[in-house]
Amino acid sequence: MIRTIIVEDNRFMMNYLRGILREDNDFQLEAALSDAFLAEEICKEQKIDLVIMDVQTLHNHSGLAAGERIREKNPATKVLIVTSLIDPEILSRAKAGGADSLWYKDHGKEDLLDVIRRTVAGEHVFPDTSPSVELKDMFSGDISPRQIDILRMFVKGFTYDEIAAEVKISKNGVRWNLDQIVEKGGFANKHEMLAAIIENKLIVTTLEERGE
Amino acid sequence: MIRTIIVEDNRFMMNYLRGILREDNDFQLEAALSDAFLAEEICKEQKIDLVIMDVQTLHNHSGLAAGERIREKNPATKVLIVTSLIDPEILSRAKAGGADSLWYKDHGKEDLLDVIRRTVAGEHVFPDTSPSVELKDMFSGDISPRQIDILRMFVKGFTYDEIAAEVKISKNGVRWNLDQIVEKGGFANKHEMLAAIIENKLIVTTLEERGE
DNA sequence: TGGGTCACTGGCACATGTGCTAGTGACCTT
DNA sequence: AAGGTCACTAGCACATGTGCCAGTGACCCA
Repeated sequence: MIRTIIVEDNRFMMNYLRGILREDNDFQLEAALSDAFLAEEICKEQKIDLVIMDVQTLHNHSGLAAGERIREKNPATKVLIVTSLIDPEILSRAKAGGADSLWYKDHGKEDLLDVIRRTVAGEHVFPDTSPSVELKDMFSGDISPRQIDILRMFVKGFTYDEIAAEVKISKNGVRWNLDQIVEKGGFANKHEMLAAIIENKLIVTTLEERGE
Repeated sequence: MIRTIIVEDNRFMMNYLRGILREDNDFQLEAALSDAFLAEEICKEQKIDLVIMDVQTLHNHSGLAAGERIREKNPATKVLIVTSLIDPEILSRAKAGGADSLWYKDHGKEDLLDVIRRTVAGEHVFPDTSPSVELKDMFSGDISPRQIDILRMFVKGFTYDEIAAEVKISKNGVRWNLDQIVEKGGFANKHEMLAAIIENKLIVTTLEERGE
């Protein structure tokens, strides 16, 4: 029995991870948390074999940092970092911080189980650095920094008025720019552009940024 | 010099592919098309070494079928299928249809160049079957088929009225269902849910379906 | 038989997005 | 100096989405 805890603040992802562990009888889920800091407490109190930890959790707590501290105090506990962001920086930070393994969440169920088993067996598993596509690669070169700002906010779900206030142009200026961007990218409409950008993970839409 | 044509109807992706080829002096781009059927004509008229072909192109033409025919008539021409959809079905169809290689478009620039070079050298390169995550895995089990239909249409960008007409309930019924779905998935709002679904490629948003 | 929940329907007020048109000042060209 | 393009601003009409609330018939449960 592998005593496991999952730390993941996106319930969507949490459901998925739990489902995968449930399919396999080797795992005993000791706790399912949404805050990395709480995981440290649990690891002090109980003997945990495996911590499956999101890169960033509730209250912006860093799963990488928490994982680092857990490993320091509990050398027998394995830490598997999971992330949806394919980012070389995260990969190198995870390696430097002594995480045992790292898994990109779009790599499929079987792959995760494989990574988990190898991690528990003492192996370190990291994906190949796959440098991600960049936003500007997708447009025919001529997209201005201001337009990138506007696009970023748009994809993250800000309204025209919010973007206008931030970029300090009028609402219609935002509209105009967005129309230009759609045209330059060769998209039929904003919806298609949005899907393409999110699908290619060119802009991270996870919500840590809306300072409300 | 590798005489190459690109067949891709999404200009976004086309820009990206052209950019990659431009960085390398070995390639001569003979044509950039958006319709797979036209590619067959070009391969008849010119000697082409490599066809980089999207799975589905303009007018719903199948890149897989076109690639198959091109290889039949021009055994010297290599066909590399590119796709954004991580789908075992596409993979097996590509293999069965005699495509030389297949590349998932989120696997990065360097990877693509590597796959291209190996393909031109006569190798066959296919990614590991990474079975994709399924929609229902993401919700706590209890999502009805009707709700999946509604969600599918919503993600593809249909309006409430359009969905209502299709599913044969009222506009407010659609709203109610969508709110339920957001709740069951543990999302803060529809925008967050949309991003998560597209990011995980749980629903394909490419537009071949809007029968207009 | 009455009560409660579920899966809606209907509607109002308001927010936000979209299509379109007209105008403006900065800057560039000839 | 005149004309044109660029990157907007302003505003109207309309479409679509959202928050909210009240109601209803089908079904289960006691």
